[in-house]
Amino acid sequence: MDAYELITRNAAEVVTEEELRTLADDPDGKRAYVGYEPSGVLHLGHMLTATKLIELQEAGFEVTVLLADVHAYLNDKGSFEEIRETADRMQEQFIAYGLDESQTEFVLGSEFQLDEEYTLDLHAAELETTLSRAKRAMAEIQRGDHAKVSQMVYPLMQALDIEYLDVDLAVGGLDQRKVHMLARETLPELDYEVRPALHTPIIADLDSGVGKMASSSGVTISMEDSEDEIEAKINDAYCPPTADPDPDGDGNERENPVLQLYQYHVFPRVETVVVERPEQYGGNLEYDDYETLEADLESGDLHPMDAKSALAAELNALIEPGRQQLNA
RNA sequence: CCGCCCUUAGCUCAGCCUGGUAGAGCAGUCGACUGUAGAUCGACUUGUCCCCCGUUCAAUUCGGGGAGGGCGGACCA
Repeated sequence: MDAYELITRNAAEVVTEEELRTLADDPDGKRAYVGYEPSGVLHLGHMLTATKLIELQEAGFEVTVLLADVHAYLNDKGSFEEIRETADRMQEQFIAYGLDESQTEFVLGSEFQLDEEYTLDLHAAELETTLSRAKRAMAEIQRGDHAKVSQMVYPLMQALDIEYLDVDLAVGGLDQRKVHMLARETLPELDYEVRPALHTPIIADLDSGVGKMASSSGVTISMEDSEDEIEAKINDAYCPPTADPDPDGDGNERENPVLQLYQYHVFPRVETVVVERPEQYGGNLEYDDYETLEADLESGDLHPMDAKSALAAELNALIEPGRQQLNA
């Protein structure tokens, strides 16, 4: 697998392909970052971008994880004190999940976002941005129906972070794309350089396959879950025997979240998946890549129930180090 | 600063005018059917009715006060 392929593997979107190819030509020492609002316990959403960071490290990138305490504060996630406490725990869990400690720099947003120069740049960015544009950028991120002024500042700070952390690539889930597009427009206004962005897919809601697996509502899987809980959640997941389910009764597009978890969480981290299966149904199966597993589910050679139990085992193995760290 | 509206189940809301401790849809739980889930049937659960004071035999309901949220107006020398 060449560098470009590794870097863009499983990406939902890359902006722009040309800019990323340039980075891939000489990835050593290039810098990438993801920002997270500290939430204490890592869930699959965090782990999806973390997996991408691990792949970037394999490609030679230096990785910065922004523990965005100021952003969390602006998004009404609690007091600074509370937020910083959870940031510490989160950092430990990222390392437990597999981010290489020697190649990863953890930065607290408040370490630089309150500096005078940053603040003046922020005001400059505010001057360049209409309220409706900022609101649009925040639509996927904000909590609550009614946007606060703090939430209008939030995406502008993300734009500045790209400059102030001196990164070559901004990484995030697809829900960050409007913020990154705003950043690409805003940075040049302040005479800063535009950086490319890479977006990971968003895993569908486990129960329905519709929309995104939200941590706030519905079922999510985190390092806090016990093995039994994960088994139960995966077993309850929506899983028709196809990768491309029909829309639901309301015409909403549906995905197969079980396959998505294999594709985006398991196979990037695991060489071979063994599906244990009773002799009655044909005995064990082994998969070296996602495509074969998907094809077997599609053809009926792999029953969803067997796919689920193997998935639960794989997820449990991936989460185990973090779980131990959490219980330490 | 002024005015209006909202606050009831996890969510969206009805009920209040004409007081008797509450209902729908969705969600959820459990069964049946599928070797998973979903779909489809069948059953079931859910509440400090925002807080305080008052009237009353009795207040979610009426009156007063307060808190939180939303919307608008005014001011623009």
